Amino acid sequence: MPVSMTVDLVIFTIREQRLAVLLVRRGIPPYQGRWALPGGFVEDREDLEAAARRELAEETGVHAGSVHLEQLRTYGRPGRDPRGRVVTVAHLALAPDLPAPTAGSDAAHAAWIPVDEALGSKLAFDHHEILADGLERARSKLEYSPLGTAFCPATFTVNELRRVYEAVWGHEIDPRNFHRKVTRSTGFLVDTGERTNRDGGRPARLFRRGDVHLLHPPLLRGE
Amino acid sequence: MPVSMTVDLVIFTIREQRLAVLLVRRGIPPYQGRWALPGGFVEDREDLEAAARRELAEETGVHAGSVHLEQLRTYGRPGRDPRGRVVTVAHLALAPDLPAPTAGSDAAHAAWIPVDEALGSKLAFDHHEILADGLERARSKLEYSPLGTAFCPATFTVNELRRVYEAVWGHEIDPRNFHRKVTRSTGFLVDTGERTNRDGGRPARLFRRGDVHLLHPPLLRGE
DNA sequence: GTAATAGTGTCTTTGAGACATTATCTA
DNA sequence: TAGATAATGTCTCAAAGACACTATTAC
Repeated sequence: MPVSMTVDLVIFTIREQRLAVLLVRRGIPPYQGRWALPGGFVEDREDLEAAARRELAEETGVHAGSVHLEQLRTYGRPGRDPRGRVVTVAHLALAPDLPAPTAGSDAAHAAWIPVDEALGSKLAFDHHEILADGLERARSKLEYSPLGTAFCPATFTVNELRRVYEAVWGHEIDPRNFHRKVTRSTGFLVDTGERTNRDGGRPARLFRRGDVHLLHPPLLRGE
Repeated sequence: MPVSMTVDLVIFTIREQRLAVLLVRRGIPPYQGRWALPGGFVEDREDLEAAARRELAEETGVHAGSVHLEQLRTYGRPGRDPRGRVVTVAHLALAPDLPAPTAGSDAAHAAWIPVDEALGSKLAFDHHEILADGLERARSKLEYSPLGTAFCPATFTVNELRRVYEAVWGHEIDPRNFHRKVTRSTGFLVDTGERTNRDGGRPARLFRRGDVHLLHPPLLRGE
């Protein structure tokens, strides 16, 4: 009846216009040498989300709430860990492009891996299933919530936001229709009044995240 | 680090055109005398979903897959159970109107309580929060999936399905627009060719659930 | 000038919501 | 007959998708 509790993290970011996930290479059995999701044991008197935040900080060096974190799903199949009964509460994190992937202490073998590559390789434990569930959650989150902005820095252009959507959904989006939809969706984006030409071409407006939590209407992925 | 694992169940059904949840009255401390969600400990070598199905069968007498069951969320705040560290994996079940609420063994004090009543009363542990989360999940499930039919018997009329939506969403829906939307949504409903006049008036077609898992387009709750 | 991206507008189709109308049963 | 519900149609508005066009920068 007593079980060991862990938290595992599906941390997504966008690197070089591709969706990438943070994985760590296991140094010890079981599954030695395989890629795995970062995670660790829940401590005594520690809330699940606190444990996830702690692991997130350890692996990425990012503290505080600049990264979106939510509970994904709990995996407890007997035998999922050969060492005993271990139940893991998987969490999903969406982060902007972070400085260095190896900022943490014991994350010496951590790396950002493109998601399609990660899904094409053998991962430790049931992490393939967890990663697939996290990807599907992220994709639908972008439809109904403004969380695509969680992948962007504090200010960003519509072009940059669109490339987030394209990376997560895996297909191209018409820039003109996208521009119209996101800028007219009330509460999604806030115009800072500033401009940038870092994307080349005509200078683009810089936006901040708005304060809504749900998009009306949603931005359905057509395709 | 070792914790006790339980599963708790938010079991919804429609009774007398109202959304109701199955609650049990606690006979022992803590929270003696309070209403609580049904649930119990996960057994050794038992999968989480299997544990939830077992509890569901014990409480409702329903076996097999006539009831929709899915994982809702995991609650593990330290102190949520005064007896020690107990982490619970809450599940959501959607059931058609069942024969007797007290069919099970130790469910001698089980009852179907209208959801607004349940949310207005003090529940044991953090079950108020779990119930509220389950209600929100059920409401959004009806938008994007065909699971409204999980509340209906094997065959049902459009009228009966509409009353499910009205009970879950808590507001009236135009019968004519609803009829058009659900019957034209491909894969949602299958016409059995039979008719019934159990609702009075002109006989209505009887439908079965279709085989889609997602509705295109969704049936958004307008309000 | 060209090349690139930013931003707006236009057209067609689809669906949502409001609501009229006809159909088919029971009492 | 009246009264109920079933099923379809009509109208208007909003949004999606396709795509033309203008605007503003770098070179």
